[in-house]
Amino acid sequence: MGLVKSEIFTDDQNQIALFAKAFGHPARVAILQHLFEINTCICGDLVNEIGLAQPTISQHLKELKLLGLIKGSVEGTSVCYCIDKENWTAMKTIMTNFLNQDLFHKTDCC
Amino acid sequence: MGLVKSEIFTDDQNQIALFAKAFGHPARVAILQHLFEINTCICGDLVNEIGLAQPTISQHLKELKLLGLIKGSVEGTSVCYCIDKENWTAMKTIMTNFLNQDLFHKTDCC
DNA sequence: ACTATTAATCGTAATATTGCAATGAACAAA
DNA sequence: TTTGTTCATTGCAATATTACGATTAATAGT
Repeated sequence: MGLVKSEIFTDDQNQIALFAKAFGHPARVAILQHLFEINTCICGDLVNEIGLAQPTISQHLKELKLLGLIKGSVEGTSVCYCIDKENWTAMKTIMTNFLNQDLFHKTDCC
Repeated sequence: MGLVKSEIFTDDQNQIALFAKAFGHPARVAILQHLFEINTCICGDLVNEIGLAQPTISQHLKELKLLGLIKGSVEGTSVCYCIDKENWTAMKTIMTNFLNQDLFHKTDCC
């Protein structure tokens, strides 16, 4: 085991879980916050900003990139990473819908 | 390793990551959605609703309870689990702030 | 060409998570 | 008190995640 049974859940549920998992590590939260703060960014910046080794940061960036939340373009010897605004907005719609479930609801039962 | 270095991150970053991790599994997403759908709920319901074994569901419920997102009260032989609306709202504030970072921002760099 | 710089990849150790069978605890009904 | 029901806990196997040293790849500057 240790293997998530994705087959038994809906696409919506799996997608929410995938995005949430990306935010489920403080390093990735910090990376995204930093990318929002300064518009342009390179990996080296992040290694200094956050206290993790360069391969570790690189790995976290890879995951965020795979999900489409950030994009990176090579600039000489460094890489410019930044938020993919369009995909971020799409993700926000999905996550916000999930978080706002309580609005369509009445009272507590217990 | 395999151990998150929480010390090097802010409380805010760690808290966001903790909530996100809870939503980072489709079973927990499904459980929360189901609890919202029907106001009252017992664990047995969830075992039928979701296709996982009873101990597995129980474990996921425990995590959600530990975070304060749900609460459970014993009712005879069954347990009534439901959303903790107050804590859900508090969590929503934190997560929504994180998701809305893009609103305080201008243009793409790349 | 040589060197320095920057970031990705590989390999690996440590820890965490997921899932379930087996068992236990609490209570209701007979 | 015995039996059945419901959920929690324990223990364990399989897999995933995190972190980093070592190395590689790519390019810039000399």
